[in-house]
Amino acid sequence: MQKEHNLSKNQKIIFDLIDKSGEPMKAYSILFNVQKKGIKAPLQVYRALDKLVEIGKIHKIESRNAFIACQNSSCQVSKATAFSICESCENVSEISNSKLSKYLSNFSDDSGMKYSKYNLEFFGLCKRCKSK
Amino acid sequence: MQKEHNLSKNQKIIFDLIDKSGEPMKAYSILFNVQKKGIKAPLQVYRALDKLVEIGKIHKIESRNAFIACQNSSCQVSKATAFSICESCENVSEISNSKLSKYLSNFSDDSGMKYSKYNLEFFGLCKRCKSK
DNA sequence: TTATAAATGTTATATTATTACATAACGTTA
DNA sequence: TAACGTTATGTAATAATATAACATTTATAA
Repeated sequence: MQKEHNLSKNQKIIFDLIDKSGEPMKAYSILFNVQKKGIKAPLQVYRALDKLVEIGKIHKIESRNAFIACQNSSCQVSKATAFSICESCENVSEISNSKLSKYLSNFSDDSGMKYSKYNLEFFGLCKRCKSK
Repeated sequence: MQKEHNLSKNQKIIFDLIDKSGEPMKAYSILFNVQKKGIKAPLQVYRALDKLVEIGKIHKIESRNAFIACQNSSCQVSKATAFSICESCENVSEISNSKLSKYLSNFSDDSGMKYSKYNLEFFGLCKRCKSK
């Protein structure tokens, strides 16, 4: 069961922008795009991004300092994320593979550490770029 | 077989510092620490870091913007990296688990994408922090 | 030795992210 | 509804991370 989060005004503006773009967006590009809606300062953007990440509506692509809308409807929380990133065209997509997520969520080693979260980024060339 | 890389002067200074510290170091902290050795500008640090990452002597912890020496002697290149990160004390260690690396190196999905590299970061509480 | 690539030095600047402080809106419950 | 705590907002300043551009030097190898 998925908790319904009522997004605040700024959160909604910023989520809609990222969601519509369909690709990773950088914070200052988001800022530029929402200035006409009254969001003027970086902090307003970062606060909304923090909250959206926290509730799992978006994810941060760490290697790119960019944010993408969650493409996985059943993903409440950003606890287990995996992405494929094309190093040529920079296309990013979320991997939802239940075997992979099961494998990683259950992973443990001899360090005695309990893993509660992971983020995985795969790199390579996408179909289109490979065939060039 | 491991290729021997002859590090340049700056690369050696910076690698030695990171290696001795045994923990992730941030670029500007590195800069501060090597100023007495004549390295004065951020770019000098970033160039050495780039090279060291490229040849696999260090890895970047993407979620922390920090760099750690490779703890795995057989790791020539940063193609397949996995780390465990304690969210309380920020201790980071490299996971070298052949099952895991085999699983991820061979991972493929239906996207038609050929993955040549990955980076995985696990988060949780380390033994010490858990018992507090 | 010569030419080519790799590394260095230096200045300036771009990009990403947070601190600090003040105010407003929202949700609960007395 | 009044009072309270929590969450969100607004604004300015600044900190932290990273790169561009250009000149020069050092190492490598043909």
